[in-house]
Amino acid sequence: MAKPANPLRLDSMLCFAVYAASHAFTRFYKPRLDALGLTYPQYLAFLVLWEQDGLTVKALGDKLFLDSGTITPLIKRLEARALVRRQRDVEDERLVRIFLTDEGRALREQALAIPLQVGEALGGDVEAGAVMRQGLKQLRERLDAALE
Amino acid sequence: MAKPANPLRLDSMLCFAVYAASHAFTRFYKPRLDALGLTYPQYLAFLVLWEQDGLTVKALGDKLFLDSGTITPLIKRLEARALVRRQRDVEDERLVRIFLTDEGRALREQALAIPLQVGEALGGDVEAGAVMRQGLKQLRERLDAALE
DNA sequence: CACAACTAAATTGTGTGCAATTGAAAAATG
DNA sequence: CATTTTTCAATTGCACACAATTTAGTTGTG
Repeated sequence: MAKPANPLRLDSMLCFAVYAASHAFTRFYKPRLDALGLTYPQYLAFLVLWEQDGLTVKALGDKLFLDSGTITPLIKRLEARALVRRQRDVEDERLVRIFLTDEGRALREQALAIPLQVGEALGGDVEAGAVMRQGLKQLRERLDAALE
Repeated sequence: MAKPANPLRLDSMLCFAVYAASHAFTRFYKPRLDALGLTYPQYLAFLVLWEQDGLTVKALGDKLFLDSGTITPLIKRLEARALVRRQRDVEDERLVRIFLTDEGRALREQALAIPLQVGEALGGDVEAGAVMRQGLKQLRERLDAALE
């Protein structure tokens, strides 16, 4: 009498809820980031670089969970627009360090408005957001730990 | 005396937690889906098609929150491998309907193992997963509602 | 019926993501 | 200290995502 309870139902999948929410964030950010001339991954890179200048490609990738195949071309596009500068480390010539230019640093002022708009869109429940963020972090850690 | 409390700190961002968790899911699924010869977005498409055959490109896109620019080439790759069949609707020739082939339908058996592995990796707390899924759905709806 | 407005799918162009490989440089090893 | 191993950044190839446009077909309007 009970219904078959499809174990492959899209709407029951946590993975899809995460996937769809991630795209929704990208869509939400799009018009805001267009004003800064940045894509969402580029914005993430700036979040890191505004906190700490002179990181290597590797270090930036570790923070964003991206590899050099993604970081290198992304940073090169920012360099072409003079928002960052790339420089080989003289101590260890394998390393390329990424520095903000004055223009890149100046972008931060305009970016400050964005988190406020996110908070507004989400109804301003900071506590619920923090709980969800923590849950997602644990989720990520468990998935990465189970990669064999 | 209090520290400045950077409002642009990466680790405080809900958007990044979602973004990173989404990629972690893709990484987790990769070896499992390689066994079926599917990418993660292709797997999502099959989740929908296994539930309901003969959907249009538009209807599939609505369920996955993707547009024809993503769906069309994805489905064409599946068609090239004879996992699905595309067919113009005779009533309305603007529509292209997507049907599973026997091979495409047969893939479902192998896919059944995957949700079990996810459950295992996440410690089997089904209740917590459902709560997070619901929270992410609400998050997505609020972000989409705030797109102006 | 004519014609404007709309809708669906496909196409084009740009920017990720990531696996796999390459080449250079540094570290580890015997 | 010479050779192997490891590490880092870059490159290549493939598959998304999505904005913007195009083409074709349908609907709405006078």
